[in-house]
Amino acid sequence: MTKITRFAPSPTGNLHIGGVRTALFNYVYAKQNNGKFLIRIEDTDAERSTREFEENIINGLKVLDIVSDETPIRQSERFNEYQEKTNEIINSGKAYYCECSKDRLDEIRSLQQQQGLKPQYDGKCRDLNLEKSENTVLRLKTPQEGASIFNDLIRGEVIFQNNELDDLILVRSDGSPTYHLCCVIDDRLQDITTVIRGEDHLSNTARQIHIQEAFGYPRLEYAHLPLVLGQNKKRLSKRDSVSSVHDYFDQGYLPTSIINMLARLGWSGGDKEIFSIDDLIKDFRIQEVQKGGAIFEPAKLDWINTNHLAALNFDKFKSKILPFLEKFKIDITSKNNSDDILQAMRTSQSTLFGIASDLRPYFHSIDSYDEKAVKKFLLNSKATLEYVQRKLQAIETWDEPSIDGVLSASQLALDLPIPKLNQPIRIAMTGSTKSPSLGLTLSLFEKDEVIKRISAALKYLSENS
RNA sequence: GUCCCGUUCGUCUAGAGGCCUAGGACACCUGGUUUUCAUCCAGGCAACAGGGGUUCGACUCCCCUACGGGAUGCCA
Repeated sequence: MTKITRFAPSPTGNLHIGGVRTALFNYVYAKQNNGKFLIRIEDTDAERSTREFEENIINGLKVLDIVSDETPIRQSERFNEYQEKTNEIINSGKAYYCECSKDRLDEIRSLQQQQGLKPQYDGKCRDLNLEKSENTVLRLKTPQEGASIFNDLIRGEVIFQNNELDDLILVRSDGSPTYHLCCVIDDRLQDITTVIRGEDHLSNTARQIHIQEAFGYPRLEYAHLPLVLGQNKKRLSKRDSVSSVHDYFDQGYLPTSIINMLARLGWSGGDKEIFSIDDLIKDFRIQEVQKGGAIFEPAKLDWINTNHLAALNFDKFKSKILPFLEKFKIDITSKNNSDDILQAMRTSQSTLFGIASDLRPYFHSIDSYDEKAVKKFLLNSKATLEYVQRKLQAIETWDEPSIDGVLSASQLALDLPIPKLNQPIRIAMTGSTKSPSLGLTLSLFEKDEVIKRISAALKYLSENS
């Protein structure tokens, strides 16, 4: 059967990791069933919704290749539809106007809580047949007996006693429709078959079923995803340091890595750890997702990103790292062996940002040396640097084998442990003790540049010892 | 408080009554490769929340407790 799913964010914050996962599972489920994936902007909260957030969300998903099969609709632009449906439900007698003030509502709630009861509207206006006025809200006449039962693809049968749910508000006193109303109407109007959303909506499902029944709409298929938790075991929220997926993009995580990580969070298809969205469409089963919340661990993302980065062919890698090089003002056209440098350095770190950062010494002059490295290796290495500089200077064919030859000959001649010889040179060239093998590292520079940097290190030594 | 949902190594998970001496992955630790770093390879540490049942047998089924999360809005 063809499935139609939707991702229905409210644009009251940036697209965060949890939202991406919901969107992803909706997308994958639709694609597995020859269906459609839709994005619907639930911006009925005029106070908090912004176009900036809306763009952040849609663009973020686009980068991840999660694209709506139809132009996303905005609930704030569909008030006519809701109005029409609202009239329908009023005429059917399944909703009523309520004039209770917020103060009274607050009062009964705290009273109920004191008595150990579930706080809920007491139905004072339910049978008063009030007319609409400035201060009235429209409430649904929720069945007071019986239970609402639905089958959740992940959890199985879920039961809510109807007396646990109060008469929820469908239309606010300012005339605007609420989330629950719009959601049910749009799901119907868009022929949604399957609702995949966060666990925080579990009790909303019972409420929405009541609205569906008031309208005579058919039941939908539901799957409530466990929440993505932060290190504190609480759900990831906007308060967490890294909340927007865009932050992950900026740090140089590949979109494919983020998808991989999120899918693996709460689901596993055997022992396979590294996979693409196409693999997911092939292997993912919504029924297999874990029921408990999952803590998101950044270290695993690093490892996944390392793998996805390694799987890129060179041209692809190059195009991916380009924007990050720009951040460090690295111009790869400034050198004719840029590709060799990139190739040598592409595994240096687990993110594109990190790699780009490590690339700096190969394109810019060094402005400082790593302090620890200086103390451990550079100090007292004057004679070594001078000797090797002289030997390197004498090389006629500047390539890796010749350089390696000079380095090992020097090591023999000076009778030094290898690090004592190599590290000072490495520091002179890159500012730190980390780089590819020294012969390769040196061959990535022009001979003159190597001589110059060793001179600079010697100058530094004479000034600092 | 009340209702709902959940609970296997630090983390993500495998496990659908005997295949479990509980498997894999990340992280961590130890070696090896690499002249450093990263990569790679080998090995190691480490979990069924607790208590009752049911059963010849329970990580797997049932109940209770504990703990965690969610909901309880004229937010979505």
